Amino acid sequence: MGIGTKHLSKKSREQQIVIAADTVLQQVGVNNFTIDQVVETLDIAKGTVYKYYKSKDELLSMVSIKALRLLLDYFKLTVNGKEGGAESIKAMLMSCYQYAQSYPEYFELIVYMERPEFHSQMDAYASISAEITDFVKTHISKEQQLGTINKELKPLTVTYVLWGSCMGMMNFIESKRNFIKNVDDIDQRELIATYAGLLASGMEA
Amino acid sequence: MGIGTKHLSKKSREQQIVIAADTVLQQVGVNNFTIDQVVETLDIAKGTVYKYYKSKDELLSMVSIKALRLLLDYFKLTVNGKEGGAESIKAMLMSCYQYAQSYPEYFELIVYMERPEFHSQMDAYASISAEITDFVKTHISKEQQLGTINKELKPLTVTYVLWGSCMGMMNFIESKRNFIKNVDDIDQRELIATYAGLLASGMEA
Amino acid sequence: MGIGTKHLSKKSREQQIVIAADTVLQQVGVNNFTIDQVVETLDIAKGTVYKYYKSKDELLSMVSIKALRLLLDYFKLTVNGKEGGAESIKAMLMSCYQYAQSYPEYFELIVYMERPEFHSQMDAYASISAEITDFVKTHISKEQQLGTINKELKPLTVTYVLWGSCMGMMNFIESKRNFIKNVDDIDQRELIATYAGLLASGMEA
Amino acid sequence: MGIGTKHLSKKSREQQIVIAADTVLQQVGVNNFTIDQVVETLDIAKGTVYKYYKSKDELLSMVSIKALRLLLDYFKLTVNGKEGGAESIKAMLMSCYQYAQSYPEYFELIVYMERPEFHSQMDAYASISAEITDFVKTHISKEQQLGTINKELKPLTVTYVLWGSCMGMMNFIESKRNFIKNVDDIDQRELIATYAGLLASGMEA
DNA sequence: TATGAATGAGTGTTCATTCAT
DNA sequence: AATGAATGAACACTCATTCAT
Repeated sequence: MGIGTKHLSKKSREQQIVIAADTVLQQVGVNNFTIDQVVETLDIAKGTVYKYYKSKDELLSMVSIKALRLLLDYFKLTVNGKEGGAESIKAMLMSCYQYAQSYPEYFELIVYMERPEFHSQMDAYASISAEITDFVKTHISKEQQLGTINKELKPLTVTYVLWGSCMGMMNFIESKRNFIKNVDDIDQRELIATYAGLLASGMEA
Repeated sequence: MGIGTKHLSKKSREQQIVIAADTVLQQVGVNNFTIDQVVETLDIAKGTVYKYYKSKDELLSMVSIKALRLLLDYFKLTVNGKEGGAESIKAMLMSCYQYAQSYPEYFELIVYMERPEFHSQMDAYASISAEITDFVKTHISKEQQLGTINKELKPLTVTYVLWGSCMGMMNFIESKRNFIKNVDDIDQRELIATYAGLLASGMEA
Repeated sequence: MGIGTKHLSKKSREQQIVIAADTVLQQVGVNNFTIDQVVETLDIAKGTVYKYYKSKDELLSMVSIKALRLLLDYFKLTVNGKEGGAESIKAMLMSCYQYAQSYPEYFELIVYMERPEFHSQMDAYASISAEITDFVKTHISKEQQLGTINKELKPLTVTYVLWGSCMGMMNFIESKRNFIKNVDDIDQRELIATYAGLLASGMEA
Repeated sequence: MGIGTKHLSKKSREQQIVIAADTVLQQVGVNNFTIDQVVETLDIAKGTVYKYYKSKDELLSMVSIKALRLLLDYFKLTVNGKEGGAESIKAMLMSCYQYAQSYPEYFELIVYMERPEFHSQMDAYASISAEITDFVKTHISKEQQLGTINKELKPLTVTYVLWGSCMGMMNFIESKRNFIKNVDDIDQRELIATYAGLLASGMEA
């Protein structure tokens, strides 16, 4: 038993567990993530984890908040202070690619959280997810008012389109590493750039 | 042991097993699919299945061939005899949505087969997968020659963009059934139509 | 579920499992040993066994520690307080025979543990194994200093010779029970005595 | 189905199967040997193998005849035309080591055949085994008459001692590759030479 | 609040042997 | 004599979750 780790404040304990879960995630990925590893990392009892988080998935959803927050930062950095227009849409999609490359485990986690089989409520995840949605939606609205994006498009709809298709593209790139041999003819970056370009130009006013 | 099912011809048995696997798939989905269920469905010995298919995943890959072939049919039906242009691209994407709605378990299976973790060769899957890729690629080339699609786009690249992003959109729609409550504000059909429209118009010459 | 067996202390449980494994071993032998039998014997959950021992082989290695420790005791009893010389070497080899007769399952287990296919670390086994090696080596050195054993022989080398050849002899005796019918012409005891005598006299100073 | 392989004479078929079994053995070793592989190698039906050999082990015992015959050749080559005496005993043991190094799969097979668990009769194996026994026994008798080997030793007993202990030594060398780290301090050849030397000198008149 | 031992259903895979044709 | 499809028992190992202390 670790020294000095007993009886932390509720909040400290929560954070401690999430940080440990994050550590484990980075080491083994979502698909090999186990509560046992978290417990071993912290040297606390398994029951303690379940005191704070109802299930493994709820704990993972807490980690995914960090992941999504980081992604939101990527989006903000991409959009702020830059010229807007459809070009900014393309830039956001590219930054999503960059994110997936830099934090593959986080990306994998997000994919995991987005799976239909995910029955639980996962309010926390939903909340930050909504924040991202809002950010993108707002950005689109703004651009529409500036006249750079087609005003007939519903911002929320477009946001979902961007999110869904982008996740799919990232996933495709990952999986094709093993499957299609001649995928190398096409540079990953070129692929994602083409994707982003098509979507962006399709949105132009 | 069922009567009259012994000593089928090799081909019959192969088909029988794949059909049973398909049946099981429709009932429980990929993620709960087990060889035991297939065996129980047919009332044959487990070893028999492994005589014909080396592993669970190889068997699933045989089922996925049916799934992909069906999807290819959807694409062909959509494209043939219709006016072409970017409009035909949109139609293909919409037909993909239709497919995912009609055969959710098949769609789920395809997603499963596309996972990076899928190490095995799965030649059969790769083959039909390539067939679909070819079909789409050829269609795009044709349209480019007709002047309806931007000639600067590489057909293969675009094909991958369509496939990856489309899979992502289907996935998104599926997952949002459980997650975001207010996704209902947006009609699924509207969402996919917007996605397809954006991409298609982005590809116009 | 057995009553009163829940929540033993960690050490108790460990011992309990090893004892049960030992029991199973005595009943069916190494080659038919299964975790399921251990679990059934104790009426505990399978997972419990795997909480304490990473694998079937690790559990077996714990049992083999008992087996080897017992063998070491045989050696010690044989050597201590007796006249030394090459005669003591012969006595050790004979005691090894006695051991194999008295604990055939243990002997079989040791053979199992010595197999090249045994990849895992099995530190525990290696440790007690080394202890035996040391004991014999030390005994040989001592006798060499007393001038009863040929000083040109390397103690460690001789130890390995004794171990390897002795294991072979035990094995031979076991196997010939089934194979060569007329082995009975030769008394087992005579056989092992001859073996031990030859080796011992070969080692004399 | 291979062409021209149907309806061979009984003897030809028997030989053909044993040769195929030998081939498989060399490729995968006893522990991974399966009837399926033999059948695949020959492209004949499984049932055919069982027509000629009652069990997998009986087939293996036929292969082991080749293995033992080869070993007997090694012994004969070692003994014939050389100076005799205890020295020839040492030479035989060394040639056994050489054999195990040159034909590890054969050696492994012999070990397999010698296991106590081997219930079947395996007459064929017993027969060639007896031939080797006889050869060694005769050699020992001869040397005893020449006065180089202690006449009080029973030739058959000594033969068994040589066989059993030698098998054990070979086995030991194999297994220690993985287990005892410092076994490298001792050269394999030195180990076996020491063993052979001890036994041989113990037998001297 | 924290513990942590215990649970136990779940599953993919192997292969020697049989027997109806 | 040859076939070869079918058998089916066997087994190691996982891990999210619970609950008595």
